[in-house]
Parts: sequence; C-alpha cells; structure tokens
Amino acid sequence: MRKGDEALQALRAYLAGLSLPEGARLAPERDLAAKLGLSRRALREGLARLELEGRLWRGVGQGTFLGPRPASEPLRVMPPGRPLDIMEARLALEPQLAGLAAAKANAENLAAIEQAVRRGSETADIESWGRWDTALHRAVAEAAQNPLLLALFEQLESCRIRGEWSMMRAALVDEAARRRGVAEHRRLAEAIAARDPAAAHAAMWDHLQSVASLIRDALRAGQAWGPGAAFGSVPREQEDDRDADAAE
Amino acid sequence: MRKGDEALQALRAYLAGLSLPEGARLAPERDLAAKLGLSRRALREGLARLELEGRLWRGVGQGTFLGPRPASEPLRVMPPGRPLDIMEARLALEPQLAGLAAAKANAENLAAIEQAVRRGSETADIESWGRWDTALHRAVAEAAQNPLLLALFEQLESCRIRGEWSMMRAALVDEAARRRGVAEHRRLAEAIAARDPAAAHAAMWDHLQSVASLIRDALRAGQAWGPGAAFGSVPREQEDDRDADAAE
DNA sequence: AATAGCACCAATGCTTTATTGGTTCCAATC
DNA sequence: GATTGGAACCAATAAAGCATTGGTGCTATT
Repeated sequence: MRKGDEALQALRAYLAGLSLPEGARLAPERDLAAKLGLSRRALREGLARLELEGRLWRGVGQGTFLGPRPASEPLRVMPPGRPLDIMEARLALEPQLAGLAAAKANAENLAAIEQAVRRGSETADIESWGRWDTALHRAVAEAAQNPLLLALFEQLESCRIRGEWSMMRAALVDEAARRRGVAEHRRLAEAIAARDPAAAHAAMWDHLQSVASLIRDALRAGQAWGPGAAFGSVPREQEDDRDADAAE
Repeated sequence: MRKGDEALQALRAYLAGLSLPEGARLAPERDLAAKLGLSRRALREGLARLELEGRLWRGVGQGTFLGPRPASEPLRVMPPGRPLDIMEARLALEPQLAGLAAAKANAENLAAIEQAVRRGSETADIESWGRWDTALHRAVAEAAQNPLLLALFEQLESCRIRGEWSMMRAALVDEAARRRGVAEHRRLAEAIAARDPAAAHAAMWDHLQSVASLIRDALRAGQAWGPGAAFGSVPREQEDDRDADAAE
C-alpha cells in the first residue's frame, strides 16, 4: 500500500492544482498514470480511495468523472405490480384520461379511437383483439392532450406488459368477455365523440371494472396472482371530469 | 386511382393468401412491388389505404407491419411539462390517491399526514412550507397503499421539481395563499382520518384547484410559462363524487 | 510480498454503412 | 392532360464496425 498512498497524494495534488469543476472528466487511467509518473495499478489504488470518498466516480467505457454519480439516471423502473394493483391504478387514471379526451380530442384522435374500436370488433382472434384493446386505451390517453398524463399512462402500460398480463388475457378472456369488451369500447368511443366527459369517464370506469371482475374471478378460482388491492368493493363513479373545457 | 385500386386488390389477395400473423413484417416496398408486378407508386397507394384502415402501419427505416402501431417504449424520463399541464395531471391523479388513502391508510400513514399538516402550519418560512407541502402530498400518495400509484405520483413529482416550479412557488405564494393552503391541507387530513373517501377526494381537488388558480393568475400577469393545459378557463367547482369506496 | 508491466475482457460511445419508407422530378402512356 | 412508371434523392432507423475505457488476471521483477 505504500505506492497506493503515494498515488493518492499525487492525485490530490493534481486535482487541487487544476481545480476542475464538478462533472469534469479526467484523463483515461493509462494517460493519467503516465502523466503523473505512476503505474496504473498504483493510480487505480488512489482512484479507488477517492471514489470511496465520493469525490469521483468511474464507469467502464465512459471514463472517470468528478462529483457524485449522476443520479444513475431517473431510472424509474415501475415495480412489477400485482394484477389487482394494476387495475386499481388504471381505475384511478384512465377514467380521468377519458374525461379529458372527451373535452379535448381532435379529429385525428377521434379517428384513431374509432378505428381501434372497429378493428377490435372485427377481429375474431383473441390475441389480436388484445392488441386493438391496447391501441384503444392508448388512443384515449393520447386524446387527453397532456404529455405528462400520457407518459404516466405509458409507465402503467409498461408494467402491465411485463408480468403475467398477456398470459392472463389469453387465459380469462373468452368470447363472451370479448363481446362485452367491444360493447364497452363502443360506448366509450361514442361518449368521447359526443364530447361528453362525464359519460366518457363513466364508460371507462365501467369497462375497467368489468376487466377487474374477470381478474377477481380468476383469482377466486385459485390462480396464484397474489392478494390484490382494494378497489373492488365500491363503485365511485363520475367525478370531476365535467367541463374539462376545450381551452387551448 | 385505377392502378391504386388494382394494387389494393392485389395486396388484399396477397395478404389473405399468406395469412400472416399480426405484427409480421412485410417485404420492403421495392421488393413487394416487383413480386406483385406493380409499380411502387401503385403499391404505395394500396398500402396507404390499408394503413388508413388500420390493418398495417409503416415506419421509415423500419418497414411495413401488420396490425396496430405498437406503443413506443415509455420514456425513462418524464417530459419537463408546462405548469398547467402538471396541474392538470395532478388534478387527475391526486384526488384519486386521496380517496384511496381515506379508505386504506394505516396508523403510520395518518401520523405522517398529520405531522406534515401540523409542521406546515407551524412554519412561517415560505420555502420550508413548500417542503412540508410536498411531504404531505407524498404521505397521502403513500397512504393509498398502491406501489404503482405511488410510483406514478413520484414520476409526476420528479418533473415538477425539475422545471420552474421552485421559483414559481417562491414567486406566487404569499402569506394569504399559505394560510389558505394550510386550511385546505387540514380539511384533507381530516377527511382521510375520518375515512371519508368522497370528502378526501373533494378536499384534494379543491386544494389543487386553488394552487392552479395561483398559477393561472401568474400566467395572466404576464409570466412567460407558455400556454397551459386546458383546465384553466372553467372554475369547475362542486363536484359530486358521491360514494367513493370504503372498500377493503 | 508488493509492484510494474502487459494482455485481455466487457461495457460504452462514436462512426460508418445499409436498409427502408417518403418525396420529388421527368418522361412515357393512355 | 391527367395518370402512371421509373429513377434518383432524402431522412429516419437500424445494424455493424471500430475505438475508447475501466476492470481483471497473469507473469516477471524487485
């Protein structure tokens, strides 16, 4: 460790001499070792200690940088989420989106929604219906014209996809459920097209409740998806979405 | 359009003959045109019609695919978001969180909420009040007992922090606004403690509307935060989320 | 035993190349 | 004279290649 101490001292002096701003990148280890007249091994000893102190951080393929590691990105990985937690979250978010969509959708949005409903009703394949179902919900989210809410919706969607959702859909959506889903979709699309936020909110709420019922039934039937959240018991319909005016 | 119709027909026959699964990728336009004996222009006419119908989607540099356009992977980072967009999103999400919190908060949650309200009311400093305000909203989100919704709330929070929010708060929260905020917080906490989801929902909604009003006033006063979302023009008071659940 | 030197690995970033839908332009055709 | 065919070109995307860089092990030297 004798050389390591030397290196640490040399590094401290070097950095103090340059007074680099935080976030600055140091020379690569090989170059730096040469410049300071140290062996790379000794230099790395010193760098390791400085990293321990939090004065710098190192990344393979990137380099060595002063200051704290850059937040390691706002890497917000959504937790996987149990199915009933997911449904509770969708129940909280998507009816609001539907209400806003009814108030603010433009012609393009309406066309996308209408198309998703129609194509979903035409297809016979369950799996393909699932894709159009997803497309519809996304189209509604887009129609709300709020990039933040759209991002939140996508987050939710992403953690719905990872996870046992696709398997579930195939397992518990039968032809009757699909037909009911189509009808609910149509009601939703009509409410949005009619610029009726309250009706759109209610339609989405009913639709999601219907999906949640399927899941609850499956759970009750002994599937092992874990205990779910508590949204089930009370309807709570129609809230504030009236008048999400069409300002802009 | 004569050739376009021909191409459409040829395409339909071609696709029907292959019965490709949804999501499958078609041959590049140039190759496909050669294979079908069509000019590329005519082929593109047909493809455009099919895309209008939603049977396929095309992406430059990617190709032509059957089925609905897949959702782009969710942004890792939230878009910055204009203040009024943020408020619209909070208005959509947080009242729901408050309702769930009223139904599901445990003793620890209630203590955290109560503490945030109390400490916020005690402090005189505007900046410190802001911290307790944030703490309260977060405590409510935690009380909803849904990890997914909590994650969504944090996402929203993160993009509220980056951005001109802190400056704004200092700029447009005066002593009167703070006192009103404290009162609204108290009403919210009491509704949650009383296990009254509807009241909690309404309290949060009113509180956020009050904050939104401040922002709208600031915008009207000529601040340059850009045109905001659309919830602005109508006060939208008095809602009726009767019957929220007291599930569980 | 510690160290210096060296080679190699794996992750990351950057550059280059190839593919592909979208567009424009002009001559050919009906 | 409007439509069509062919070709070239553009821009977005993806894939491949190359270089850089921290991390690691191995060997010889002191």
